[in-house]
Amino acid sequence: MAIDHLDGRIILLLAREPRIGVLEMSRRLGVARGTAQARLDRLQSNGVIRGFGPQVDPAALGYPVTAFATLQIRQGQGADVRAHLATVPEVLELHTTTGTGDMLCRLVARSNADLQRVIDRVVGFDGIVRASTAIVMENPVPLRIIPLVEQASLGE
Amino acid sequence: MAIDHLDGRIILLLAREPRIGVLEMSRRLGVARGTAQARLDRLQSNGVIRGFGPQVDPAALGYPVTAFATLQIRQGQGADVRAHLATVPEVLELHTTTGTGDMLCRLVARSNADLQRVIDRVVGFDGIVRASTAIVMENPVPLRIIPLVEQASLGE
DNA sequence: GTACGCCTGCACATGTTGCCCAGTGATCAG
DNA sequence: CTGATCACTGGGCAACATGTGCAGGCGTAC
Repeated sequence: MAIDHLDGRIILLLAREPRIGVLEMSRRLGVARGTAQARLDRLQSNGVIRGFGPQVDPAALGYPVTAFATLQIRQGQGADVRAHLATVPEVLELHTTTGTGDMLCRLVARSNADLQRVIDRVVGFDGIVRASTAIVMENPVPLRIIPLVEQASLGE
Repeated sequence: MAIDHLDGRIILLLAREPRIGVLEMSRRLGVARGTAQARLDRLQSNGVIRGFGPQVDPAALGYPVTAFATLQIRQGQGADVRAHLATVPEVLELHTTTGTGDMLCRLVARSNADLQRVIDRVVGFDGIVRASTAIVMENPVPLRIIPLVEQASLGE
């Protein structure tokens, strides 16, 4: 479950140069190819590395506007709302949370005007009582994992 | 900038089987290898595909708790706060937003108790006036891009 | 009609993968 | 101490993929 230092280096290396092969990886790490391969396999079957899917930039796809919407759900409608939101392509992510809202979702849109359409589509559903939206202006820290990997592979 | 149907199929294919090679890809798509290669190169230099970094699961690293914190910042302290948050490994993502809060950040922690430590570290900084945190219970829609790619590659 | 971009199909040298093996050193139970 | 297990090394092999280059077809824009 926890990862050791070599695992950490593997992940960092892959993060920096994702298209690297196992052989090149083993050379950089100074271990035998079999070792690198075994470690990588283990990380994947452990679920530490979930995959190597392409990281697609919504902005480059024509969706430069990101927003977060906090939703309040009518009692007992959670499952319906989840199913509804899953059908909206502009909903990139959905969490159920504690706190003032019941759900938090990440949206994208083609423009601020288009965001209105997306929000209408998201909110135009019976189980949603209230929604409050925050439009993202800047993204000073894009989704990252490397500092955490470093932390995890040092401490353990 | 916009992507066509073939680009869309390339991304979908890569999302499903990320470790696929260009040759295999061209076979599946029914195009020449050079074409697949050229398209892939273009998608990457366009920035549509930002990379193929490993998708690491924080839970598998020992950080099973996720939370979102909304921060209110003292006027003019934005840059300092951003720099501060960038140094905290448990801050996976940071956005500046319109709306009630000024910033929204995604946090992870080793446990609910550990979340307190993380929040203290995040909030224990002069420019932050107020923070409200929502702990994630479930994640019915994990970060996804495929429906959007489908939409974008059909419509254009 | 001509230049251009995009695609096809082919070829080559080189590098990589998946798979096999034998051997070493550390750890641990009996 | 003995034997078992495990992770790692280092090597070898056939099959396959990659980067690259090139000639030619086809539709579009001007």
